[in-house]
Amino acid sequence: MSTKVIVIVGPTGVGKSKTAVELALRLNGEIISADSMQIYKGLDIGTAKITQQETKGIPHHLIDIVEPDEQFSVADFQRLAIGTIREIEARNKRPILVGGTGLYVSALIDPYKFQELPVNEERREELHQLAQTKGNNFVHNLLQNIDPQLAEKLHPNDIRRVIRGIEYFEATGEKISQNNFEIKKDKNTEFDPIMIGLTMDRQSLYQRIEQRIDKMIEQGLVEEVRKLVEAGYNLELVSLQGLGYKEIIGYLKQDYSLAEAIRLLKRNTRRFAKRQFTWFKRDERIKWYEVKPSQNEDEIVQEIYYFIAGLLFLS
RNA sequence: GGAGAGGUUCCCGAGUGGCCAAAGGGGGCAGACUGUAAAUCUGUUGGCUCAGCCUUCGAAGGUUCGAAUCCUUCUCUCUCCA
Repeated sequence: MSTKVIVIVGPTGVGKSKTAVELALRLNGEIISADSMQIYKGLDIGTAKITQQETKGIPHHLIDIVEPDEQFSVADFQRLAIGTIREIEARNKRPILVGGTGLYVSALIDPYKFQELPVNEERREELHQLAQTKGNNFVHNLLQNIDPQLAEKLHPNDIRRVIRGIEYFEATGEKISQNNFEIKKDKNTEFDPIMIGLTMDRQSLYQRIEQRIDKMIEQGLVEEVRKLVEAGYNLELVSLQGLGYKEIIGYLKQDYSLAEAIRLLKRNTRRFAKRQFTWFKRDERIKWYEVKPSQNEDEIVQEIYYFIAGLLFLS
């Protein structure tokens, strides 16, 4: 029997973390973060990482698990998260997956197959070179020959995915498009997700996002970033491309003023939230709850709790 | 008061008689998403009964088969001189 996993998704700033804690308290749960930036140590304020106090004693997993300069990918996440869920189960606790990184969530609840072998960096580099010299269309044509369905869907400029498609085929002899087909066909993996989506009207959400960013600045985001820069980390690191980091780095490098950095950060975060909406919107398994800014927060938690409890205990 | 520069679609900014509903950028909106995913990529951005039509380039007139582009007046902004 597949494990029931509660999954809470939604755009940044909508209140996932808090809601998850409240649900965990009621459901004897432990939380697994599906967040591609909170995995990094030292990136606290900018990633809106939950504080010790805010956890209310609920264990949180997959936060602060790598250094900012360590490689980490969705494949690592998949592996670690599966292991974590197993451990939580063994403790007779309820796993609750919470996060805004759509791909990470998908990697757990959809049958994404990541290869056992690590990525072939050389081959990838080679293909990138090819794109440089002969153009994106040339590489896209290569994909066209081996996985036409995938090529059909990808724009030639979407070079990363085009290359990934080629790479995948070369390493496994299978087509990504075939695997995608399987994902659509049988959605069940070893986990049976109960998916809750938190949403909010655009205007209110954007307002909340901006307020949260102002607060991050007050809490010392600039200092946090300065520390990372002074620690000598390569500024091109994936971790430092996160929202709040790349913008403040620009300010510290004196490319623009702090006010401009904040403006960019707000804009980029709004865009990010929109992309999260786009990602989650298409997942029909999600049961959506609209958070109203004026609403008593307990109310919605209670509502969600009843819904989940119904599925867990009455089935 | 005098001389000059200029007012372009949400913003900035090209465009100097037809190929202009108007380049490019910004911003907005929408979408995609398998090892960088808070990343990356794409589309769209006057209106409509949408292969056509209507309204738009400060305003009003005029020239012309035809104007954002030429002429006149008005109006506003900026720079310089007084």
